[in-house]
Amino acid sequence: MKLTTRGRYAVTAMLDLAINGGSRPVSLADISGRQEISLSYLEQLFAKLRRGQLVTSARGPGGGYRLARSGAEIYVAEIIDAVDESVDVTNCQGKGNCQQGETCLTHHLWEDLSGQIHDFLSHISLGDLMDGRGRRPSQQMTDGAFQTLSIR
Amino acid sequence: MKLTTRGRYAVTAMLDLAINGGSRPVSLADISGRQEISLSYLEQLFAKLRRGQLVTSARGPGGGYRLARSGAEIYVAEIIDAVDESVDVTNCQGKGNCQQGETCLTHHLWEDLSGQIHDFLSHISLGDLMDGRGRRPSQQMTDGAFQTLSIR
DNA sequence: CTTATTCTTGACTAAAATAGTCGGGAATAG
DNA sequence: CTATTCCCGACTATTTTAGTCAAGAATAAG
Repeated sequence: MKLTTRGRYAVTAMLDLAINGGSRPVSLADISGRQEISLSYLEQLFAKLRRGQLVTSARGPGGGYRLARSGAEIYVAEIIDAVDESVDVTNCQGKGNCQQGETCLTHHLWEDLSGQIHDFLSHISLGDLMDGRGRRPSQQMTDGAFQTLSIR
Repeated sequence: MKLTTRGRYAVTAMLDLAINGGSRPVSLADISGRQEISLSYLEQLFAKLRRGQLVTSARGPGGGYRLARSGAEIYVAEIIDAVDESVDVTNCQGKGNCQQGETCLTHHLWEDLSGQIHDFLSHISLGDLMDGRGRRPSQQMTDGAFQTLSIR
C-alpha cells in the first residue's frame, strides 16, 4: 500500500460524491469545479474506481457517478487500493541471493507493516468521515492484529 | 506523511544497522552489500538520517554509522519523516476559493488521516521489530486518538 | 607520514511515477 | 437532433525517485 497524493485525490473525490450525491448522479465537471482537480485526471481516476466497483455511472445529460454502495460501506482502504493498485515487490523474489535470509526479512517486514496500515484504513468508511469520526468504535484495532508483524 | 519505497529503504537500512551494529560502527558498503541498495543512494539517505539525529557517524577505516539511540528508542515514524520530509500542502492555502469550506474540508481530513498513521508508526520501534512484535502492548492506539479525525 | 578506508558534499543523469492534455468516440435525456 | 456526459487511448510535461560521478575531509593503522 502506498499513500500518495493520488490516493488523496481519490478519497477527496469520493467524499465529495458522498456529500453531494443524493438521488441524482454527480458529474465529474462538478467535482472538478469544487475540488479543483483536472477533469481529465478525474476521468482516469473514476475509470479505476468504476473497475473497482466503488461507483456506478450514468451517461447523458444529468448523468454522472453515484456511490455503488452506501458511504457507510465504502472504506478508505478500498478507494486507495483502487487507484494506487500495484504494490511493487521489488527485491529478492526469484533470486536466491538473500544472504542469511535478511533481504527477504526486511521485505516481509515492510509488507506486514503496510498490511497493518491497510487494516487500519479498512475500518474507516466514507460515512465515518462524514459523521466526524475516523472509525466506528465497534471496529477496533486489537493487539492481536499485530501478531503477524514480525521478522521472518 | 508519505509511504513510499524510499521510506522502506530507510527502515530496511536502519534495521540492518540495529541488527548488525554491536559496539562497532557499520559501514554503508556493508549495508549496501547485504540489502542490495546502491551505495551512493545510501549515502544520500544517511545524510538525512544523520541530520535527523537518528545515527552518528565515524570516519576512517573501521568507521561507519551507529544508531544514535538504542533501537528501542527509535521509531519507524521518525525514520520515514527523516527521509521523506515535506508533506506537500497543495490546495487552497492562501487562496480564499474554498467554496462552502469544502476544499479545505477534505484537505484537513487527509491531514488528520495521515496524522493517525503517523501516530501509529510512532509506536513501533526498531527494537519492537527485532523482537518480533509490531508494537509494545503498553503503547496502544486508543479511540481517543480518533477524536480529531473529522470534517472541519 | 603515508595510505587505505570511510564518511561528506554537490552536481549531474536516468528512469519511473504523477499529473495533466487532447481528440475522438458512444450513450442518452430532452 | 443536439447538448451533455461518460468512455477510452494516446500523448506530453512535470516531479520524484533512484542512481552515478567526482572531489574532498577525517582518521585508523602500518
